[in-house]
Amino acid sequence: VARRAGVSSALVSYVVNNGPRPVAAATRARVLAAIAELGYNPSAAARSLRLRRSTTIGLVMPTVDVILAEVMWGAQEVLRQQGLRVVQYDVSHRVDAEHEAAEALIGERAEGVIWVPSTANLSAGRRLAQAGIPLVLIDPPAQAEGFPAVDLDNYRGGYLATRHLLDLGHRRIALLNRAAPIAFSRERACGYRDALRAAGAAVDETLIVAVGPHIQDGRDATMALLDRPNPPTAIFAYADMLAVGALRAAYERGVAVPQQLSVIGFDDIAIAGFLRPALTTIAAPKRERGARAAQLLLGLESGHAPAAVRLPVELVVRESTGPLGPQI
Amino acid sequence: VARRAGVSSALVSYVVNNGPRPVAAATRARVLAAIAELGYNPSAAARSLRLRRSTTIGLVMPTVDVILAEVMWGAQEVLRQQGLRVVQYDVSHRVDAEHEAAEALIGERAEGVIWVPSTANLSAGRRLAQAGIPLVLIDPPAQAEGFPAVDLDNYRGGYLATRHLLDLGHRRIALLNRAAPIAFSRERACGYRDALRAAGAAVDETLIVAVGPHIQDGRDATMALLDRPNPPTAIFAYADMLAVGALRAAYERGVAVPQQLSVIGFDDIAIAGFLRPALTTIAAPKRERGARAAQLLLGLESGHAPAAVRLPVELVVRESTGPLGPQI
DNA sequence: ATGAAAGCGCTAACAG
DNA sequence: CTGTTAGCGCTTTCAT
Repeated sequence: VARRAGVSSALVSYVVNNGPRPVAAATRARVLAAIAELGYNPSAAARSLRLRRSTTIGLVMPTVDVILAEVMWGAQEVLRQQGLRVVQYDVSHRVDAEHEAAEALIGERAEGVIWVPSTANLSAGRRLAQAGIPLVLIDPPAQAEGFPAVDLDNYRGGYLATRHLLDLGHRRIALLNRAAPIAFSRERACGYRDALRAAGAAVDETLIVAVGPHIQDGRDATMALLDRPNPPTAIFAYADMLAVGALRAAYERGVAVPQQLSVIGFDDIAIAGFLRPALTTIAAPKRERGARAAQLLLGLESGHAPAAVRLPVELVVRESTGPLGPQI
Repeated sequence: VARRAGVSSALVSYVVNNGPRPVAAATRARVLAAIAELGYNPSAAARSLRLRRSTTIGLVMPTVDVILAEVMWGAQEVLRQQGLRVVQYDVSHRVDAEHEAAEALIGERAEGVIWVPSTANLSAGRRLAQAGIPLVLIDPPAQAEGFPAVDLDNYRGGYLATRHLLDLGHRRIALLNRAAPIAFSRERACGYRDALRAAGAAVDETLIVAVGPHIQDGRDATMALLDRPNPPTAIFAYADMLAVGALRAAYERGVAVPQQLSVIGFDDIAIAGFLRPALTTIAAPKRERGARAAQLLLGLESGHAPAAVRLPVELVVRESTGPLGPQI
């Protein structure tokens, strides 16, 4: 392209990437001038064809919610800093869309993929691995099958949340648990049970209810719990979105929070804490989760052994100024 | 690649894209078998090198917040359905990052770009246009410079919001207005002023305050307003995030909502309405905004004339069960 | 209905 | 230090 510009040929290449070979200052200047003149911009396609690599990283996630947007932001930042191109795939919780994304990324000769699986079905991940594409999971299902992964200390989160409620004097503590067989919800449930046992409280399995991921699911499940003859006095929801739904249900039923019902969530939605100071939560790093996944991926490429990263969580009891009535 | 698989050569090409030339059923079957056997997956790079086009669409946005994530989701869905690859660029409100994204997209030979400008600086857009890449703006600055764009009927939104507050009997209505010279905030302010004038109310320019986009900015600005000797009785915030901040300020100052202070926002954050039934808002289509931008872009490529799309907005008064005290 | 071959823009190996 | 050249995997003429 810019060859006819100056007088030279492919040492344009050496100029644009400060090539593996030095270029004489005079020639370099001529090339640079030509580039500026023609508004030249190297073709990423040709480059990746030649190099057999693409500088593309795939980000595959089940949906874009408040949490995941943060997580992915953390990953993007690290990746872009390395000059990598980031392509997002929102697969809308559909396994077939995961496969489409995988094929696209293989065709792309992606350098790596960060994947938040939406189900326990890892077949798309296996396909990627078999195509030789490094893969890092975030929040993996129970059997991660040896894939490197980043997740949270969910057991501890469940334990801390439940113990906090026990410390407040609660004994009938309901658990809103994710229906899907995702490892994190199982682990959170284990922490919940162990905390109860450690306090000498009975584990009432009827207080563990499986719910979907939406705010409305949290509301509906809480409504049903409150309508029971012997309702719980506290609720531990596996996600903050559900905790918000629970608050809404309390509001609709005229149940005072936290006097009649304590609610605790997981993974801190910023706006919820802002609106509802009483909403205690288990806080977990979000941007860092993405960033660590990205770093793990970069580490893999430089030949490191596959590893797992488990990030710590923390109980956050928000300041609650004055008593909170049934109003929201 | 798969040539040696069957016996043929480049009619693999004709098979994979139902090529411009017909292929005999028998040969086709052999090729398909070979493809399956070798797990072949065509190289996107080679394809776009040859075709001199890339099936890549860029999505450039200042940040990923709740609103924008929805807008972009709408765009992605339309684009992916067309078999286009979508690359997101979060430029973190930095103009230089916009330029980086533009250069990357030019190198990519992107088929088109959907761009949410973060400032009134359209230079990165001009660079794209000059490189022959079709461009659609979302929420453009005042002078859109002839770029096709999708935005909202902001004037009407501002008018409706203000009239609603006037109808409730308010006369001292503050406006939290975006500091940056974005067209939408200016238009909303116009609607605000006109509604006041139409109702015969005075426009008090001291009640119009410039604020940043964050929840904390809304809180701080509202705090300052409430601390004035003659505080407003109502607040119209140019974004729902700020309205949430305003609610928080009311809570901290012990001001009852809506008895002592009415708050109205813009562009409906789902979770806010869920938590805070009293929060009235001007609702605007989000996914549709993205989808329309994508459609506009696709229309451009098939030679349509550049156009502007203006989407309608709507006043949403949420059911507010019972009186709301100062508590949140 | 199919093969052969050229060439997209780039980089790496090979001369000068 | 600089110029030439081959070839990445695909699509597309041109020739069979």
